[in-house]
Amino acid sequence: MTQRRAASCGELRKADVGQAVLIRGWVNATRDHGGLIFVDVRDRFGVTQAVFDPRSGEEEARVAASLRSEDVVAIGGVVRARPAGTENAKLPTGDIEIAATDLSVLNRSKTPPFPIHGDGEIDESLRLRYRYLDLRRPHMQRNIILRHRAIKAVRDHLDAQGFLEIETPMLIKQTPEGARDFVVPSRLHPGAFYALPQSPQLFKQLLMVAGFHRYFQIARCFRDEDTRADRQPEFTQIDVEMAFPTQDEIIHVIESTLAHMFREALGVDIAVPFVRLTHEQAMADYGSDKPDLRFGMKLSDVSAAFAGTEFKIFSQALARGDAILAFVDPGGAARPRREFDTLAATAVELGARGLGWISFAGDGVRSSLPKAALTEEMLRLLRERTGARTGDALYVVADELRAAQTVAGKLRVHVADQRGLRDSKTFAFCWVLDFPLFERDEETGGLMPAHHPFTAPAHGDESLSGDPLALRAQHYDVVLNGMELGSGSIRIHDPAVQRKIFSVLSYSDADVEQRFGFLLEAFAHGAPPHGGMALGVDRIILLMAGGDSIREVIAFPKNQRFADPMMEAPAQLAPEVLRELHLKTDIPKRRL
RNA sequence: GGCGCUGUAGCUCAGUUGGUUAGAGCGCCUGCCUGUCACGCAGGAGGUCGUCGGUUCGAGCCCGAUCAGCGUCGCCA
Repeated sequence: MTQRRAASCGELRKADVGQAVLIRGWVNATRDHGGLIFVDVRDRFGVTQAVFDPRSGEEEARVAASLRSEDVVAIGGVVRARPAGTENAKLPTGDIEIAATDLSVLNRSKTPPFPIHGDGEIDESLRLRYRYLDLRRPHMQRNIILRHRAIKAVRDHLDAQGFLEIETPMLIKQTPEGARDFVVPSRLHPGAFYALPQSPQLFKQLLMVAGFHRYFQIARCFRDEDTRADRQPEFTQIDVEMAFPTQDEIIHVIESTLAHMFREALGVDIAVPFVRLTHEQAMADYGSDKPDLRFGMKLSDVSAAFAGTEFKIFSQALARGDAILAFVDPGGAARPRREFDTLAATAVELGARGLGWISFAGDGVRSSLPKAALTEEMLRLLRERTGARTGDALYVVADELRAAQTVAGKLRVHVADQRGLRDSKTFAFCWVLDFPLFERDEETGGLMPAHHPFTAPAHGDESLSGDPLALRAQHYDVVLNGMELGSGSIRIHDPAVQRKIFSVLSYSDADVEQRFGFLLEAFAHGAPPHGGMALGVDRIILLMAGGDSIREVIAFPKNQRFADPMMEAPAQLAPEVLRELHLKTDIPKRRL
């Protein structure tokens, strides 16, 4: 038997002609010409055509004719150039083929429930049920390989920067605030439960106390909240922490890591440093703390332009101290009136009290505002403030400042979507800095941390005096194309400051001791100043891949109800297992 | 938990105003075919129209309920 080199299905070229090779993979397609039989063999590296000719192997040709999609085969033969005129320019291996002399069928496949080659739309629950087949499809192969490259780039880069990858436990203690936890019952401790980490936050801070100086982890995190297209009950973070950092040092590390990821995984050079915005500026200009900078359409405060307006809604708003904000829809004057009405309805759905629009058409100004309410002077001021030009439309909302910003920000993104300004191949990064330290909890009316309670106050605010809502934090977010990629902060390392934060948040002393006593104790043993960041891997890969659901970049995701339709998780436990765990279930009866 | 959209062949979908035997493309099966590459040609099989109930002489189509999937709001310190 001739010596054969094992080759992948993607590597053979003209230069390999004459070699005896063995390729193994899945049958992508067969073309049976009665005499000649072509078999396309696929593996993750590519597709190679094998040709069976009954004249050089009658039995092999007979078996080849029986091959079906997704059968697993090993084919031996000699690489030869395809006859002139039959090359396939669509395949990297399209200049050659394998003159097959040997064929082993390693495994037969049932007819697949959906086509494997090609990326046609298939019902997602079917894809998840047969995820191992779905993952064979080109789109998913690309995404999973992309993910590998991106994460490898993170490891390489952070390792080169002196970071150590350290694992932290998955079985930890529940912390009552934040998202709901997934819990794990303890057999050895009847009635007690572990919680799965929502993030390695406390452990990475303890690793800084432990003196590891620079830590990272590709960390799995768990949150028992309802899923969205960009959310899963378990997800992956690039978790980073540094001792003795300045905010700029952390920002630099994260920028260089992201740049390395995009270059190594995607071949895209992203510009560093990223644009920096304060939280206040982001809200004022874009109406969002995660602004999409791929397009302009900044918000303008046009309250002054409407001073003394006869338009009641606006005059009353101004009297209340509300803000009137506007942004330009470039070319929007070409819209038919019906579209403005639809936009107004959309704005209300997004939370607006209403939407005013002004269309600066070439043949005159049209508006939803009463004519009498729009003086020439007002129009002049509006155009001056917003930069609206003839041919543009202007959208105006009035509300309490934050509410007006938020709704205008959402509408801005909506209009940009309509205009096709959100190109998935453009990557517009930015930093949002100087977040508030606390926010008002809408439900309880109390204070809650804007980030988490370990975030250090801004320089000058350490005393926590004055209005808590006016305090700034050393908290920074990195944002890409309107999506928050990650959040970070300089942490508190002084136990006294940490206790003060807990007290502002109205945690009782007993509560603090019970929940965070170990952390405060650790801080009392020489905690270095430290800070870091966590980046959402799934979202980053999603944006790299240009998709719209993180399920597309996770090998085995859960569906919207947290279930895995393939292995049918979650599932009930056998009674003896429950007994061993000291558990009794109490399942509410379905209402009829 | 609320709301919206979807559910018809293995897959992707069409199905008119409620009216005879529910269609197409792909896939699958059989046969033919020696240069195809989503090969081609001929033939064939394949349906609980998500489920249950109602209206009607008659329901894939109308009504109600329900289940499932996706999206969205709540939620995500």
